[in-house]
Amino acid sequence: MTGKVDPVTLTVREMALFFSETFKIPLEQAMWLIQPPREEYGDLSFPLMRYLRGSGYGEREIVETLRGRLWEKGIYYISLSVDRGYLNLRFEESELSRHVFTLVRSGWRPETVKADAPETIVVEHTSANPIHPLHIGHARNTSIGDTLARLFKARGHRVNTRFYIDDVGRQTAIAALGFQILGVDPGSEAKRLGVKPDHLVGWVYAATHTILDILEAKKRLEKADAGERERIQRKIDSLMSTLSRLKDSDPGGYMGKLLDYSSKNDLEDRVQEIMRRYEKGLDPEKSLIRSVVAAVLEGFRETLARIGAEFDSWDWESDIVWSSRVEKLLEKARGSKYYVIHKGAEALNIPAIIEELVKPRPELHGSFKTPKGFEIPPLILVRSDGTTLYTTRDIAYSIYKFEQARADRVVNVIGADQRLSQLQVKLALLGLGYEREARNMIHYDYEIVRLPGRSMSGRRGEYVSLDQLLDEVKSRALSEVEKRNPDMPREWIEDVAEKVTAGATRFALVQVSSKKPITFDLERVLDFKENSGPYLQYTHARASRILEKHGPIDYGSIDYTASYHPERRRLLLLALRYPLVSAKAADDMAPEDLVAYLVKLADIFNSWYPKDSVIHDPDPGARNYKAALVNLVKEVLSEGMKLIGVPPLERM
RNA sequence: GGGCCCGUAGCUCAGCCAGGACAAGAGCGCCGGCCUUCGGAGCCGGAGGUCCCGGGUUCAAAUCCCGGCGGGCCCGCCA
Repeated sequence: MTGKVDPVTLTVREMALFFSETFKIPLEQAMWLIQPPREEYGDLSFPLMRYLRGSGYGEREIVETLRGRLWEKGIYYISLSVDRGYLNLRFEESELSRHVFTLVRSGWRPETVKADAPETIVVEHTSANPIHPLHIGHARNTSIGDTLARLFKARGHRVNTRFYIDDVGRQTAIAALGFQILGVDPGSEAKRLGVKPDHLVGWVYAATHTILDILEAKKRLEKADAGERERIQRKIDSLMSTLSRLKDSDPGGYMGKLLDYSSKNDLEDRVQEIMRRYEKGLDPEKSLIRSVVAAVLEGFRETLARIGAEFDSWDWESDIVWSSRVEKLLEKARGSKYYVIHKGAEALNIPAIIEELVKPRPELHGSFKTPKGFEIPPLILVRSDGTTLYTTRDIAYSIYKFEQARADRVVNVIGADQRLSQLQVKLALLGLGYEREARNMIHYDYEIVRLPGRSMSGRRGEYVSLDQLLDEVKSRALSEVEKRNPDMPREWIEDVAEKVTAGATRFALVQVSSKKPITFDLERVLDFKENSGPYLQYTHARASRILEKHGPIDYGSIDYTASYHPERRRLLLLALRYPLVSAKAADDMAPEDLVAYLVKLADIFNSWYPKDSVIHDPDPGARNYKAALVNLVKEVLSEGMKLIGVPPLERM
């Protein structure tokens, strides 16, 4: 139900407007300064002392004017006071809850406050290389990206989620070569063998890549001097052991054929040729690579569905190239004053762009955080052999995203290791006259996910796939659900366990600030205690069951004096913060803030409910009040959980 | 060598952007209680801290500035 605003949100908004006008501070700043203080001081507070001095107003004057403004808006059930420089506001709980539950009765539901100026926002995320299965690092990207998209939507923005399929370049060419040697179609072969297509491709890619690296190393060994020989030999030994490990996991008896071919042909030449011909869109390379990548994407979709992520658009990098968008971009670059020849290759003069376009304009410094004292080298656009580079194609793709979606903002969820190259793309856009795009392209960076004790490598086939991980989480979930629901049908248990799995995984990956590297600890994800997705689900299920046992809520018979109870009051006030908390999480692009809030709400609910029975309360007025409160909490939990991708459950 | 990010309880982290009621907050783990009352994936209580170090700004610093130290990442005609 839109158009109706709960009294707490209304109050905060009015206060913010008032302080913003009175102290001449931006409305946004006034909003975030209004914070819930420690409970004994009240429900909302504002640090007056910072602004009072020099404003010409007195404390009393401020308090009385604000009180008048709130009364005008129908917020008369408050008390205001000033204590040690803070202005504190406290709601009178019976009137507050009467207004809230009257709203509920007329159809109001807790939801994120809508943005005053809705935007169209593209969220590009995951965009994993389509040559091996998704792993845990991608899952962090997906969890963050999908949650941002949901937060933006809830905030009232138009959202377009996109997956960039990185099919141009060396990696897909290597995987394609492998399948060409084997003479099988990845999709049908996967079906025949009964393996997931992305896993099949992952193996062929790793095997082909490793063989390629061994051949390359052997070539270098021949030319190497004595000092280098030992190092190269060690490298070869390590590659050989990788190869033998791959042989052990050979899904279709392929290794012999790959080795045989590689002894008779020059693999490197073949890879180069595939790359060149694919970039021109020539068959059979075109259909070969497309069939490999399509098979992987099929596997991706299946995995992504398990954690609740879907995409509006799938963009093939090759389409960007073939559609001549890259060519047009290069034309533009050649006509630019920042076009230079660097070491014999076509390039953009990034240092000059910084010097001339960024430095003189302080308003751009925030959006283009150029490292001080650090020289960013010119950006090479075209290789000497005429093929384009990833970054060049990414510039063209960035423009495409803005145009195609008519986007106001583009948020790219990409690892922190790509900060510099993302900055280069932005600066290139700026230099080529795409200032609006450059300013509104945001690199949402997140740190890597490490596995305890080892590193991941797609080229060597060393990774824990997301599928394996989800299966492990699910087997724990199954036993937990089964233990508690021995009489439920198998199908139901499966379904609930799958949702617990999704909830546990997404929660674990989104609760920590994206700036912190995570060392992935399976035990932590399998721990369904407090501070976990299942904890929220469990709390939601508990609330559902209480309401189920209570039966329909009779709002008409509520006795509002039942609100005079410290713990019920605390729960009510906390639940009513949801609309603004989730709005701020969206604006700050900080899913972890919403997570922290939901856990806090669950904590407060869990500590209240065993002490203050709902269904056993003999007084119908109080009983219905408490049921309405439980229902409010349940709806807030449900809304918030959906935004972070933790499926709410009625029973588990 | 330079740049960016991180450094808060044994462990994992929140608070820092927007300094103020912080004598610093969670979870895990640890210690001790609670299964005859709505779901124990829970509840109640306890121990546990030089907020990396040193300066500075301020009436006020975990928070801002400067300088160190430690860890990660990045500095490609790879993607």
